[in-house]
Amino acid sequence: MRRASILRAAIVEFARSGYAGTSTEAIASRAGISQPYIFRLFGTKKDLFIATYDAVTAAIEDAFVAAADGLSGEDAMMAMGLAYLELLQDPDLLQVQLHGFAAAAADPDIARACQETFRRLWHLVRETTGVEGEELREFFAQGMLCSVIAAIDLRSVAEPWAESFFDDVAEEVKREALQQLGRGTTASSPAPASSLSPAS
Amino acid sequence: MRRASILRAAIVEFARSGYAGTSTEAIASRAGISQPYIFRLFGTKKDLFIATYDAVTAAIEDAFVAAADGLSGEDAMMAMGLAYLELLQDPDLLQVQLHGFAAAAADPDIARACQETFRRLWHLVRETTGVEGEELREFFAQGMLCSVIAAIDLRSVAEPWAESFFDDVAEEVKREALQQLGRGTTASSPAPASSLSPAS
DNA sequence: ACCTGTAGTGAGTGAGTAATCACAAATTAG
DNA sequence: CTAATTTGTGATTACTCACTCACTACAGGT
Repeated sequence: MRRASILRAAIVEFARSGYAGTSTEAIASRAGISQPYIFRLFGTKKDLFIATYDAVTAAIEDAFVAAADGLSGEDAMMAMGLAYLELLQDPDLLQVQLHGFAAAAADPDIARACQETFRRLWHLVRETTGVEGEELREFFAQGMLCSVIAAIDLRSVAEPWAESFFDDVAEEVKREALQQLGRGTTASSPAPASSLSPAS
Repeated sequence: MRRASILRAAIVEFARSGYAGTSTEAIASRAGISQPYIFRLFGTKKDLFIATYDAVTAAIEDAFVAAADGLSGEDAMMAMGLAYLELLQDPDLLQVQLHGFAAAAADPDIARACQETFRRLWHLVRETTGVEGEELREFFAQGMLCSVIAAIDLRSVAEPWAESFFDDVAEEVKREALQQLGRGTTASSPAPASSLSPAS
């Protein structure tokens, strides 16, 4: 389906340059189609962005659902934490999300889409883990911090404070998760994740 | 000084529309000067953005330093938490910061500026509070979450989950802070903060 | 009066960009 | 085979934007 391949290209381009900074031409040429066809299928650049953003949200949701499959309570929480770290292996999804948050300040339609993201993920995590209040919020807070750390490529900063920063995040989540789970998860995630960011 | 008034205007405009989405014309007309003069003083739109971003970082640092004046340990931590909430009363500063994080993905120069932000704030908080590791990271994580919540205007969502979401953040930080401090802070912050975002 | 430097701008330039439209090619239906 | 629908594009439009340049206004020094 052309629509899907455009969305794949849009994720990559929007992840890099954001809503305003990405041209429809860049997306079209990455998708291997002509630029007008984007408007045929999506109507408007903003509609395309929101569609892309929604696809990203759905993918994140899927990753969480898959990771927590068959688990509940603290086990599910840890599995979802691991899933978040795995998402950061290919940061495009979370990068698009971050760009959405930023762009929300200028556009109420985008803001609505972002609010919907939070609503869905909030309920998903809450209902699968049974966790509430402060601990639930902390899960999302750590997630936001991880996304920002990946966005500004803190990994490339070879200073002790920075290294301890993201090493802590990754190692601690993983250590806690593994000791909590104490067994193979029933989810399909093989969890070979060893760091926050893919290459370099 | 013209430079300062341009920076003030740039904070407002960049906060709303981000780096790519803001025109130098918009900044110039808000500052009440001609658009070419921006280039006279700052050379490049990117240089202006980075200068704006640095000014924002300095302002945030100042707010933290002022809030923690004369305090240390957990007291200082709580005072800085309060300072963060107060910054959110006028979200422009943190909005620019968020746009910087997002734009960092596409531009290494902006990424460097963002890394520098983290380095400075990290050391500042660490050295004033003496706090380290997980707790220190959690402070920043909560901050990122608050910035995002403000950016997507979660406050306008009149549903219980959303209300409990940011009410928790604000109320809990304040409650803990006030009970921790147990006295007037020596800082200049009058702390009348009662919510996350200024007007609806 | 006459330089010299500083603060500031009007008018443009060239490149890029979202969106449109008329049209072509391919696929499907009758 | 033909008509109709779907799938797709080249060419264009109207516009925005970062950045440049030649210029004015005005200050202080000599």
